[in-house]
Amino acid sequence: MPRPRGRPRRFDPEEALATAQRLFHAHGYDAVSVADLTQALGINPPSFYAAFGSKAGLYARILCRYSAAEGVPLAEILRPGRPVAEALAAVLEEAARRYAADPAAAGCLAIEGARCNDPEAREAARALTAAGEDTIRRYVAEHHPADAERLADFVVTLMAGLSTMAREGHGLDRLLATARLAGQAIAQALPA
Amino acid sequence: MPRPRGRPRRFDPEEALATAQRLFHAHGYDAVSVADLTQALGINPPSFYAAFGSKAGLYARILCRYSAAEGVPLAEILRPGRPVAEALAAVLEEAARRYAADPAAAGCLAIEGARCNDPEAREAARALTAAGEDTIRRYVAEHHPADAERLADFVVTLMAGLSTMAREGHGLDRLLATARLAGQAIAQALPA
DNA sequence: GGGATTTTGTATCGGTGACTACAAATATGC
DNA sequence: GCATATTTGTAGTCACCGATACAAAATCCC
Repeated sequence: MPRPRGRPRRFDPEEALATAQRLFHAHGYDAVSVADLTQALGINPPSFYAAFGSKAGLYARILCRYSAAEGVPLAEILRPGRPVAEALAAVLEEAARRYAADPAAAGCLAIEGARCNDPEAREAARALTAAGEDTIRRYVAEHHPADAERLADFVVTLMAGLSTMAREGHGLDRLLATARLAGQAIAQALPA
Repeated sequence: MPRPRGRPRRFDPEEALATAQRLFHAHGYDAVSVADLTQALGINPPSFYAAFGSKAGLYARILCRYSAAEGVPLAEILRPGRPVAEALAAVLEEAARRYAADPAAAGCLAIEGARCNDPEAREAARALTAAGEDTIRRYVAEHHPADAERLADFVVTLMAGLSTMAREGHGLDRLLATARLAGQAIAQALPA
C-alpha cells in the first residue's frame, strides 16, 4: 500500500481512536469537549475534523471499536446449547468484571453514552445497547419464549445498574456479589 | 405575616420550584438551561438569581422537595419489625411504581442527577442517594449484619437500573416484573 | 522542476452557557 | 411627600461550545 498523495499525517488515527475512547469512557461524552480531544491528541481542530468528521461521528466509530474489543461479548457467552440460566448469569458476571476492570474507565461506554445530551451520539449508543438487548431476548426465547421479555429486562436492568455502580466507584467484589445474587434469581425463575 | 418592604414579587417561588422540578426531572439537570427555566417561569434572569441564587442552588432545594414528596419513602417502608426480605422487596416495587408513574418525568430525580456534569449539583444528588443507601444498609444490618452490604448493594443497583429503564421508556409492567424477580432473589438469599 | 493533492497551523466563526450591572418601577415606614 | 427597601426589565458580561476559512507546508506523480 503506497503512501497516499498529499502531505503526510502527523498522528496515527488508530492511536487517536484509542486515546479518544479513553477520554469518553473516563468522563462521558458530554464532558469531553473537542478542545479536550485535540489537546490530548496533540493536533489542531482542522486535523480533527478532517479525520473524524465530527465529535459525534468519532464517537460512533469508537462505539464500534468498543463493542468489538471491550464490551461484554454476548455472542460468545450466549452460545446455543448452554443452559439459559447459566449463560445469563455468566453475562452478568462478565459485565461486573468488565465494568470494574479499569477504574479510570468504569461502567459500560454504550450504556452511559445512551443518556448523553447530543442526539446523534445518544442514538448511536442506544442502537448498540438495543442490539445487545435483542440478542439476549432472542437467546432466551429459543428455549423459554414466555419468559424472554421478563428475563431479558431483568438482565439489562442489572447491567445498567452495574454500570452505574461501577461509575460510583464500586469495586469488582461488590459488583460481582450483586451479579451472583441476580444469577441465583435467574436460576430460581427458570425451572431447569 | 405582613407583606415585606419593597416591590412585590410577580411570581410564586413555590410554584416556580414545582415547575423547575418538572423540567429537571423531564430533561435532566444538564439539559435544562437557565434560559429554559426563566422562560418556563415567565421571569427574567435577575429575578431567577435573586430568588434562587444559582442553578445548582435551585436544584439542591428541589432535591429536598423531591425526597420529601415523590422519592421512595424509605423511612415508611423500612419500618422496624417488618420482615427484612419483605421490606426490601417493597422498596423495589415502590421504586418501580414511582419511576414509571409519570412518563414525562421518568426515573429517579436524584439517581439521574448524580451523574450530571455540574460538580455542585452532582454532589447534592449524590448526598441524597448516599443517604438512602445508608438507610437501607443500616436497616438490613439490624437483623442480618453479615449480609447488609451485599443486600444493600443489590437493592441500590436495581434501583439505579430501574431508573435507567424507566428513562428508556419502559412502562410500569416491565419495571414491576423486574422488581418482583429481584424481590424473590432477596427472599431466597435471606433465610427467614 | 512543476502541478496536483492532502494536511497543517492560525485565527477565527456564530451560538449558547451561566450569570450580572444598572436603573426604572413598586411597594412600605414615617 | 419622602426616604428606604426590594424586585423588575433591559441589556449586557465573559467563557466555552462545536465547527471552519484560509493559506502555508509537505508530499506524490510526471
